[in-house]
Amino acid sequence: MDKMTQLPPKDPELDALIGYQLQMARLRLMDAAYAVLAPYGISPARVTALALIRAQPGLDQSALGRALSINRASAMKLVNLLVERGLVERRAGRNLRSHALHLTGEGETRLPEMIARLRDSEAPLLADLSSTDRATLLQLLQRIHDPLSCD
Amino acid sequence: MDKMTQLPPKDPELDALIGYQLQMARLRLMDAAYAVLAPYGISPARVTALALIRAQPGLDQSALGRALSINRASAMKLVNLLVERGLVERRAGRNLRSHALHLTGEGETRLPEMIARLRDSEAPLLADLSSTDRATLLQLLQRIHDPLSCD
DNA sequence: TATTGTTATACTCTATAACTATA
DNA sequence: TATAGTTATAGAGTATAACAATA
Repeated sequence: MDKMTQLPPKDPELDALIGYQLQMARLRLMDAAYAVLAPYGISPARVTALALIRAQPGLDQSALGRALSINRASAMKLVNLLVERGLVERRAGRNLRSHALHLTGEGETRLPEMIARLRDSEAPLLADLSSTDRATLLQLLQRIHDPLSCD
Repeated sequence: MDKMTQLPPKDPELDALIGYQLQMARLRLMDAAYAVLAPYGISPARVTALALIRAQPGLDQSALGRALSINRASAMKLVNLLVERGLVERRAGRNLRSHALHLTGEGETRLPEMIARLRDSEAPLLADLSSTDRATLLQLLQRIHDPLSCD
């Protein structure tokens, strides 16, 4: 029996959808990201949360949730996990019903390492792109998710 | 008490990661995609599966799974759902242990509608991009997930 | 031996809904 | 009234492991 090598199917209409290309590119990058973060036992999305907390120390859980496009209950679970890992702490907030989120010393130490690893993990996948291409890609993506930032 | 309007936090290191920008742009596009597909009771990923089956009729479940980067068991559940919806059918395959996947008549009718809706859903988010920008974005994304396609 | 389909089970992430406390 | 946190529960999507049938 001849094996009839099956190339992955391709559909021109599908290929023309930004959402599809975005998803496929993301799958590749995510695989690489999970691999380099394995030693930290943390997902790329968790690193995002840490970076947002660092960028705005004292943020409360609901605001973190909004920044990540997840709801309060999901933000709660996320923060619980980061606290368990010793990367984040809940301090007294600006009023009695909200917490102020801060990185712990451990979090401050680990976050730059994690981000460096993520950057490394992207490199092989971007090898074919010139640095101009990469800058263009970053800018175009940013203009989709954050239209205000096109100054 | 003054309300201290909280802008969403931004981290420069995070913003420089392609994976992060990809994820954020994808969130926006996905929200729009789910909204327009609601009448079909189907997710964007399911539309992808339908398009791949249309592109290569007779595909088996394992090959579909590989094209979607999911495993056999997950591909199984996906196909079950598409069959229940009357969009896909399992026909006799090229041997006795594999099925040949095909769109039903209903599937052939609905798929182009769904893709048209997805295309419409992207338009508002891409409004700020010129058609050159969109082509560039498509091409750059394609070069990440499918390096062979840069001809 | 390797591949395909199948089933059962479990994990991750997220959402909804309801409740408490505070603003 | 509206907001922040919390808890319990449920759903979607995926993975692993095991097995049967076929190549």
